[in-house]
Amino acid sequence: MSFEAPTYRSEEGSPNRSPIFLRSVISFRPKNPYIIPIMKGIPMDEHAQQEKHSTLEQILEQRKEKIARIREMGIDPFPYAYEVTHRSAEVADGFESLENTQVSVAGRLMTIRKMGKASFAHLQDGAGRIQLYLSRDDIGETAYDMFKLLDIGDIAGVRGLVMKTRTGEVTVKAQELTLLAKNIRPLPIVKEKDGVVYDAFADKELRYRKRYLDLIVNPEVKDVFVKRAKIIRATRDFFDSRGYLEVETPVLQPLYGGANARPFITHHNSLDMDLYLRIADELYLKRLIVGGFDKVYEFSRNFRNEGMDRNHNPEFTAIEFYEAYVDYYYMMDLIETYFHTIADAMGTPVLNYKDASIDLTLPFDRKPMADLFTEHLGLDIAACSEGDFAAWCREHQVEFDPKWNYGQFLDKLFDEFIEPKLIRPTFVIDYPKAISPLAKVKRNGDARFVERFELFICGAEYVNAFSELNDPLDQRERLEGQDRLRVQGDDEAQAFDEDFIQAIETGMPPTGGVGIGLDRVIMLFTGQTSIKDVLLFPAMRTEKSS
RNA sequence: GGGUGUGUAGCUCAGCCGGUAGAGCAGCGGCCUUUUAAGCCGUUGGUCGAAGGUUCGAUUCCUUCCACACUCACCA
Repeated sequence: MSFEAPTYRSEEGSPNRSPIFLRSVISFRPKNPYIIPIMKGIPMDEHAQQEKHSTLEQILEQRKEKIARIREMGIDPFPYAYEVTHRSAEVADGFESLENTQVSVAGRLMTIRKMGKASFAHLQDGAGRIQLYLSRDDIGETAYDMFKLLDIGDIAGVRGLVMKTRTGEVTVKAQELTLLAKNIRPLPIVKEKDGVVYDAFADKELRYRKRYLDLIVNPEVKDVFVKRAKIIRATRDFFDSRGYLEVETPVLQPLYGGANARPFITHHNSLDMDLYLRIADELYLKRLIVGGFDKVYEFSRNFRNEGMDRNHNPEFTAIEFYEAYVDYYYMMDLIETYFHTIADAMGTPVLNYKDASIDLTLPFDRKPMADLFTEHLGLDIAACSEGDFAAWCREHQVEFDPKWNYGQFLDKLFDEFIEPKLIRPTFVIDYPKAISPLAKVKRNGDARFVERFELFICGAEYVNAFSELNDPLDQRERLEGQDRLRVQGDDEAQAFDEDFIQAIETGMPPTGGVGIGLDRVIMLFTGQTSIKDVLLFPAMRTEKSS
């Protein structure tokens, strides 16, 4: 079953607690330093002259000038490699054993404090920051003269002795300074004292558009993506260790299916045919189950041409996995284990998310959808008709569309009144058949329901799973039904995929299938409330060149 | 799509009831060999998001547009 992006219902508009989000918004567009102005029809020299008036252009010119001056000193401002022996954190953490020994570190200059013939600076590398002490007497006059030309943002390497300053900060006392790459475009200058951040680079638009600056200047951003990588690694280990085969199926599909969503459409020139970017990989993974791979999974980048908000990005990552000979009960156990495993890998058995405390070590609740309706709305859905739902809506002054069928009523009411209340991890089981065209009918029960579960945490959906439908006659009928809806104008109904039906007709074993919204899981484990903050390059409108 | 808000120097922000703009940081020029939001002296830099309108005069008021954020809806 493919994952369908959920909707958060919880409170709060305040995005993040981190200090970098404190300041308000500023504009940058007309003079954005990271966009090279395009001035058609103006010769370069004239162009440069024109732009001399802007500070930014001045800075760019000054720094280009510095590059020239450094070259005149016989120094290559862009050398090819540098031998690094230690990362910043290793020097700081290993001071006891490293004191007075020689190390070489490399990174970006983030602070510079010049005091005449000696200076301090901070170098930032992938592991953190380390202070440098550079004196003319230690590194020589030429190197020191070059140092005076360096700017915040330059990449440099330093070889020197580990020491502590009199304020106790571990510092590399430079014996040798090597410029590794000259910066010409100024960085946002962020300062910090006693944990208070000054002049934070907090404009969300700029941060998303210029993620490289965000990463340089706001180190906590990096942590989120390190955690993201960890979760992906742990997920892959989880499936690999259980004998699942990682597969890759088409992103460009002649028909889109496996979920209800509008697709992106593209065109293949030599085939002269339209193709769709996948909205799910479900139908292909099932073909592989038919083909005899008993356990498969895929990290599937899906594309849905729909609204964007802090829970939806047009492209997002789902993990789908399918296992032959198991049902949705088995998959519920597996999902519970999955969350325990990730929590374990992240060292966070208890999560604090959106003002809720989520203990992932406890068993997850399992509640039939029907029970939740009884509990929250006092509705006995087994006995309800469309008319009964309509009456209930009228009575409770809830807007509804009289054309809704049984399943749609259940879906909408669930969404509105029940989902937001599912804070503790809860498997909601047994969904209406009408909204689950790929799931098997509930065994020994009401034929209007299917064996499907979704996992909710903090009022949001994380997982969607079925006992997969493998009766080809039933499957054909249901997809035909979807296709009729589509033809009638429901542009999110699933298209009819004859080859998929033929695959099912070939014989698919009983199969359990699951889709997990990976971005959601990452949000949960990193405490982020916007999907943009777990995507390195979230979708943004392109900037109009003025 | 609706609502609210924001957009002023490279960055972070002031700018009252209309009189064409300021600060800190960064930059530039000096001084300074254990500083750390280094400090001190001097200094460059702005089509006030865009276009219209009102006005003698608009960063300021009005309209439209653009971008973003938040939010509601739709969509899952």
